[in-house]
Amino acid sequence: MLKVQMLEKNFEEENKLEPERKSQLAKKLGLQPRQVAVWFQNRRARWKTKQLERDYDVLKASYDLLVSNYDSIVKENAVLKSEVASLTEKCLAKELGGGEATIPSITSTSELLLADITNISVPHSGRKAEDRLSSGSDSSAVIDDNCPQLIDSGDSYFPNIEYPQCSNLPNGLHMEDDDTNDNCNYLFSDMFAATNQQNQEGRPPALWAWP
DNA sequence: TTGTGTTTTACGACCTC
DNA sequence: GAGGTCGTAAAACACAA
Repeated sequence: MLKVQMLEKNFEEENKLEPERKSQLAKKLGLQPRQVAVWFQNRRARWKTKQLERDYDVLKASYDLLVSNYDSIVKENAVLKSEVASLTEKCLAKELGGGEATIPSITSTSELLLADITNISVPHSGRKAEDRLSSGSDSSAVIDDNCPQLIDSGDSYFPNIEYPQCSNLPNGLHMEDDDTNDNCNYLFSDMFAATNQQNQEGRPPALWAWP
C-alpha cells in the first residue's frame, strides 16, 4: 500500500492527529512526524474546500427551487387577481341591471378564490373556503351578502394553507419556524450533515515526492 | 517544447484551549 | 506551549496548443 493511501485511510478514520498516532504513523511510513502532521493539515484544508463546494451546490439548488416556486406563485396570483376583477365587474353589472347575481361555474385556477367568495366548500380540500382564507378570527376578506367581493386589506391573498410547490425542499430544510433563533445553523445543519456523509473526494496524488 | 492551470508539500503568522 | 486554521510560496504535475 502506498504511503498516500495509508495516510488517506488514517484520515478517513480520524481527521485529527493525536501525538501518539502521529509518531506511530510516521514510523510506519518512514517519514518525519512533522511531515505527517503537515500532510493532515493540508488534507483537512482540501476536505474543507470540497465541503464548501458541496454546501454551495446544495444551497444553490435550494435557492433556484425557491425562485422557481416564487415565480409560479406570482403568475398564479396575477391570474387570480384578474379573475376576481372580471367576476366583480360582472356582478356589479348584473346588480345594476336588476338581475340576480349568480356565480359562474368554477374553473380550476380560480377554484380556491371563488370558493372563498361564495363561502362554499371545495370538495377536494374538505375544508371550508373561509377557513382557508384566514388563519385567525379577524379575516381580511369581507363578504358582501348581495354581491360577494374580496376586499384587499393589504394582506396577501394567499390563505394560510400548505403550498405543494414549496414542500419539496431538500431534506431537513424547512420554512421559517416559530421558534426561530438568530443562528442560521439550525437551518442548514441537517442539510450539511447529509452531505457530510458523502465526502470521499479528490484523486490521489500522482507522485509521492517525499524521500 | 512551452505556456498555463492545478495539485501537493511546506512554512510562517495568528488563534484557541 | 501544543496544535489548530489560514494564506501563500515553490515544486511537481497535467494538458492543450
